[in-house]
Amino acid sequence: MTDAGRDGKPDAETPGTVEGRGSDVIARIHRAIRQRILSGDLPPGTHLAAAEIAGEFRVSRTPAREALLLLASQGFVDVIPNRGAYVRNWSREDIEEVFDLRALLEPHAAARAASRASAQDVAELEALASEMETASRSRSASDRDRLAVLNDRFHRRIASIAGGPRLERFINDTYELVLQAWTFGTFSDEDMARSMMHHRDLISAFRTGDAALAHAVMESHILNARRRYVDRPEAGIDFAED
Amino acid sequence: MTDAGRDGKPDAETPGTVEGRGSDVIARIHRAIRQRILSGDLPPGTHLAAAEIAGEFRVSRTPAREALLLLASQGFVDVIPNRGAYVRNWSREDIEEVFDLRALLEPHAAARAASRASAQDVAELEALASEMETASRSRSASDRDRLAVLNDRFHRRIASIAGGPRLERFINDTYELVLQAWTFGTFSDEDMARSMMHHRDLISAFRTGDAALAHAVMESHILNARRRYVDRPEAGIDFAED
DNA sequence: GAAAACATGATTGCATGCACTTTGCCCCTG
DNA sequence: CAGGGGCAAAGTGCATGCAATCATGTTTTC
Repeated sequence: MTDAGRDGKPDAETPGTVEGRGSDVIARIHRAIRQRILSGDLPPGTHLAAAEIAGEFRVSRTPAREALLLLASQGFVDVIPNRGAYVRNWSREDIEEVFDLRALLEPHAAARAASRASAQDVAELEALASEMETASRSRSASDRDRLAVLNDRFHRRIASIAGGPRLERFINDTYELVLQAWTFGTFSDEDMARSMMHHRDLISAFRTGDAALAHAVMESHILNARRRYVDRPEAGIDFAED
Repeated sequence: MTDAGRDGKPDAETPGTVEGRGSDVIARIHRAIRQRILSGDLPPGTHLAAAEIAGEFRVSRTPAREALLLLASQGFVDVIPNRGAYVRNWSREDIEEVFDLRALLEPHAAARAASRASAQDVAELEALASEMETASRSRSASDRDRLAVLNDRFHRRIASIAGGPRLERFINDTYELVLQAWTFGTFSDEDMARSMMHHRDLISAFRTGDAALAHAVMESHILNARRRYVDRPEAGIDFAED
C-alpha cells in the first residue's frame, strides 16, 4: 500500500533534536530539498553542496549525497561529475510536457480506476470532493492551500485505485510540478465550479464503472487545466529563459 | 559523433541521470546489476548485499549502496530498512502493466516524433529498419540478439525524437523489461514480416509528418506485441507466483 | 517437550578521512 | 595592458571505520 499518509507538508520544525536512528534520513532530506525546489526557494541553477546540506540537517555528507542522487534520478537536479548537483531549470516546454503527460496518463488511470473502484474507494473520493467544495467557496489563502492539498490527494488516490505501480509512480512524478504551477490562485468562480463538477462526474463514472466516461471526464479536466495554464503562464513558475 | 557501440545511449542528454564520463562507478554497477536482474541471472528475491557487490566490482560499499538505491528508485529492487535490497518479483500483472504503458506512451511519442522528425532522423530510422530486416531473415541466435538490440535502439530513437525528456525517461524505464520479455524467439515468419512492415509504416508516417498515422501504427505495433506475449507468457520471464 | 530469552554473527546505515578533479585568483611574461 | 601558467582553496567521489539492527542458533525455563 502506498503512503496514504499526511499531506505534503514537511515537518520542518521538529522541536528538539530527536536524533532518532532508524528515522529515514535520506527520505527526509529528499522531501525537504524537493519541496524547496518546487516552492522556488531554491531557484534553478543553485548549486547544492553536499557538505552544506549535511550540515543543515545535522548528518554527514553520505546521506546528503544519496538524497541528491535520488533527486537527480527523478530529474529535479542535474549532477555533473566532480562538480556536484545543480537545480534544474524548468522551461516553459517542461511545464507543457507535464500537462501533456498528465493528459495522457491520468485519463488512462481514471478509466482503470472506474473498472476497479470499490464502494469504499468511491466513498473516500466523495469525502474528498465534499471537502474541496467546502474549501472552494472560500477565498482565504489557507483554504486555497487546503484546496490544493485536497486536490492533490484526490488525483493521487485515483492513480492509486487504478492499481498499476508504474503508472502510479509516473503520475506522482509528473504531479509534483503541477502542485507548484497550479495554485488555484487564478481560478475564476466559473473555473472553480467546473473543476468541482468534474470531480463529481468522475466519481459518478467510478460508481457505475463507466471507464470511457471516466476517461473523457478526466481528459477534459486536465485539458482545461492545461489551457488555463497556457493562457496565463505568468501565474505559475517564473521560467528561466536561458 | 562517437561510434554508437554497444552502448545504446550516445551523447543524448538525459536530464537528471547521473550518466557521467570517466570513472562513473555507480552508473556501471547500476547497469550491470540491472542487466542481471532483467536477464534472470539474479532471480526475484535474491538478496543483494552491498559488500558482495562492492567486492565483485572492486570498489567500496558506498558506490555499491548508491547503485542499489538508484535501482530501488526505479523499482527494480525493494530496499527494506536495515535489511538490504532484494530483487523485486515481476508478476504477470507487472508485465501486463508494462505493455499497457507502452501502448499508451509509445503511440504518443510516435505522434510527436512524426511532427518533429528531421530528414536526418528519418534516415537514421531507415538505416536501423534496413539492418533489422537483414537480421530478421536469419534465425541464428546472434542475429536474433542483434535484432533485439536494433529494435531497442529503434524505439528509443523514436522516443528521443519525440523530444520530451520525461516522456523519454518513462519510455526507457518501461522498455527495460520488454527487452527480456520479448526476445523475438517466438516470432513466426508472419509476425516478423508484420513487425518489419510496421517499422516501415512508421518511417513513412514520420517522413510525411502524419502524426495520426504514426500514432495508429505504433499502437497496433505494441498491441500486436502485447497479444503475442499474453498468448504465450511462458516464453518470457518465468513469473514468480507468490 | 515446547516456547521464550539470550548470545552470536552478519549486515546495514551513517560518519569520517583522503585523493583527485575543478575552479578561481594571482603572478609572471610578452 | 593582455594573455598564459601555476598555485591554492573548495568540493566531489570513493574508501574505511563503527555503532545499531536484524537473523539465527543455542540455552534456559516452565
